[in-house]
Amino acid sequence: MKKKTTIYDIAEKLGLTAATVSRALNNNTKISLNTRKLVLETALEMNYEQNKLALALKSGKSYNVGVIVPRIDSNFFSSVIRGIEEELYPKGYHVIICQTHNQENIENEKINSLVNVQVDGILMSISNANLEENKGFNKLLKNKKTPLVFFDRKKDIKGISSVTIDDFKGGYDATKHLLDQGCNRIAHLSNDRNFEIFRNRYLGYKQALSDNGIEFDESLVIETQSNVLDGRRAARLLLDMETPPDAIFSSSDFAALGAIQEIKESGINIPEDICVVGFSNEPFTRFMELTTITTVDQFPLEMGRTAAQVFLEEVSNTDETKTTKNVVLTPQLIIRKSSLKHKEG
Amino acid sequence: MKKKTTIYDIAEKLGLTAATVSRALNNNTKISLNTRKLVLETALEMNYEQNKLALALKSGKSYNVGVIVPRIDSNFFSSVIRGIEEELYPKGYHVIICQTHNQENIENEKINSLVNVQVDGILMSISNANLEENKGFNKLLKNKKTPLVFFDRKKDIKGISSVTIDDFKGGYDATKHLLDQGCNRIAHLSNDRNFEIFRNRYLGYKQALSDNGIEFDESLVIETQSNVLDGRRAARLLLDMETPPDAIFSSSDFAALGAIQEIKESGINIPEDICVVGFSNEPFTRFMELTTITTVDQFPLEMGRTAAQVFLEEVSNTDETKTTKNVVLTPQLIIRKSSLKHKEG
DNA sequence: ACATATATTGCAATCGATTACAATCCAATA
DNA sequence: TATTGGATTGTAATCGATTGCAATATATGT
Repeated sequence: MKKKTTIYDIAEKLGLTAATVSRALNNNTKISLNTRKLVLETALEMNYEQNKLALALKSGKSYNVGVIVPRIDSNFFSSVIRGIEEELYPKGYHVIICQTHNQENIENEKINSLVNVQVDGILMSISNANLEENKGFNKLLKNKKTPLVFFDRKKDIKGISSVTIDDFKGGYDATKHLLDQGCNRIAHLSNDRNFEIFRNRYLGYKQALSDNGIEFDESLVIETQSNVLDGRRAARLLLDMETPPDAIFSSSDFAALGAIQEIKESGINIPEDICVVGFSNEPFTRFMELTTITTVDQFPLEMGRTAAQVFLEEVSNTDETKTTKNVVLTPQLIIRKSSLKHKEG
Repeated sequence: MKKKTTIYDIAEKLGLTAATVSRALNNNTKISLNTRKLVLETALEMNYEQNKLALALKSGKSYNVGVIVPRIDSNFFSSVIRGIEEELYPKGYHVIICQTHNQENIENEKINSLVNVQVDGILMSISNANLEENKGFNKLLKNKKTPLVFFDRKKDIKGISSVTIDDFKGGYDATKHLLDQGCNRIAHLSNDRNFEIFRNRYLGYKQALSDNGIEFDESLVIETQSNVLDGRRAARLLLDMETPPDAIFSSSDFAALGAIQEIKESGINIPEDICVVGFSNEPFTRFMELTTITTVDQFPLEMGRTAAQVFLEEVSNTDETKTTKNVVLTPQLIIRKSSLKHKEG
């Protein structure tokens, strides 16, 4: 088997034309039953396979979809991608992965690169809070030919669909839960609030406080990266305050873990003295031996699936009926030991 | 911006030929300095971008690489993929992700599908221990046009390159370490040994026993899936033996975790009564609060990078000099509390 | 001024499949 | 028998870029 067989090879063998073969293969226009059968048999026997590149060039559809994420090796993102792949593959699409490492220039570059290889759409979780300033991104927006769907970290841009969770509710529920446990001095470890998701978690936190008659104290909000060490650092700051908090709501599981480590090493008890709630339901929050971590599940698999569905709707639509869909999934608070003071609610 | 500009548009605007434009753009043959400059400027101004699909059709290279894994949402595989993407992207390649969910028929199908979309190569961790019986796989092998690189779960097939870790050594070192801790009745939780990696870990385990004068006891080897529940089940079996083991070497971190849970709940102490060692260095093994888990690091990032490099070598080689490369990385035993009886070695 | 060499550029085929339009064939109808 | 029409199949353009070969233009040497 040297070269792949083409429709021309089949045509030649049968004394037909490539056009006829193509039609027979595609069940399209009226082709005599005989020739169709003949073509199909010969195609099988010659091991014919349609050259998707030629098809892509002709049709302008590559059946490739680009997915851009900050990184792939986190449970959240890889789960979303899993959902995307599972949803798109049966429809004939392949998923191309790109990582940005949270660097704006790389994100820009990868957007360009994906458009350049003619993906039929891009699903992305943004790394750059000021995405509108990106040349590559703007070209994508102007062009409007390639559907774009945000998931999780989105930007509120007119005409762009998105799938997110209700981060406000996530923040609200987490905080409300802590209040219900009797906490009234609740700190918040917040990521960069230029991102909607983190701003919304923060706003949910504030709202829950306000709804329950607790005054917002800005000194209890600490900006924290999403990693263990930074969580430790933030906890240290809090513990060193004159009146430390009696609870911490972290917008990241990793930071929550760091905080828990720091707190325990200071001889302070969780949840008795300080309650902790994380965000994302990373696997390790469930695996902890002593203090399983209360957290907010974001249903990444479903998020991926939904984002894929939104994309599919957009490509199937004609340009006229272009609809924008902003799906908001409902997060779920998962109460575990790190915040549960009273065994029975 | 309705349509993308092509070299024909540029040619027309300049009163030239597409051929000339193409050459000017590619710095290839001798083109007058003037026209080159003119073409480049016009291209820029018209927002020209090379149509990769056309290029792919003409050249037969898609600059896409397929990666097939059982699943993407495990730390090990997503880390490998991260490495692959980081290595290949700068060389102009894009990474297409496919998951098999450990199902042979899906694996078969995805291989076909990737070949069909003309990927320039496939990197895979096999899900089917009897891969040679796969039609799609065999076609791929016969064809020999598309480089294939195995990583982690490989098959020993002549002419196919691979990147793995020395699983034998991993198993040996883990077992030796347990022996050094004074254990002499060491159980082994083993995955399906039809896969080389699990067979080799098992063989390393046996060899270490034999080298240290300990008789191999088949009843101490339990076949276990790579998940927490199955680890619990296996531990239960072991604990219920007349003389339970004093150590467990698990070929999976998840099974090790399950075993640890089951053991602790039985009131048995780790590492005092039973030592446990896992495999893979999943993040949670480090995050445990009381009993951080001893495990074997497989350097997934490096594995991904290396697999990508092997692929790059293969594509750059002419057919004549086809070399097969079987890279074996060295795993590293990471000793933590679950197996460390004596504080100082 | 003429022949030859060299530098640029154009022509046309190619990659493989699709598709509007034209052409052919055979049968049925007037 | 001539004509119309439906059923098949062929012709050729198209998608966008590349490239061997031919053609033109310019320069050089005598």
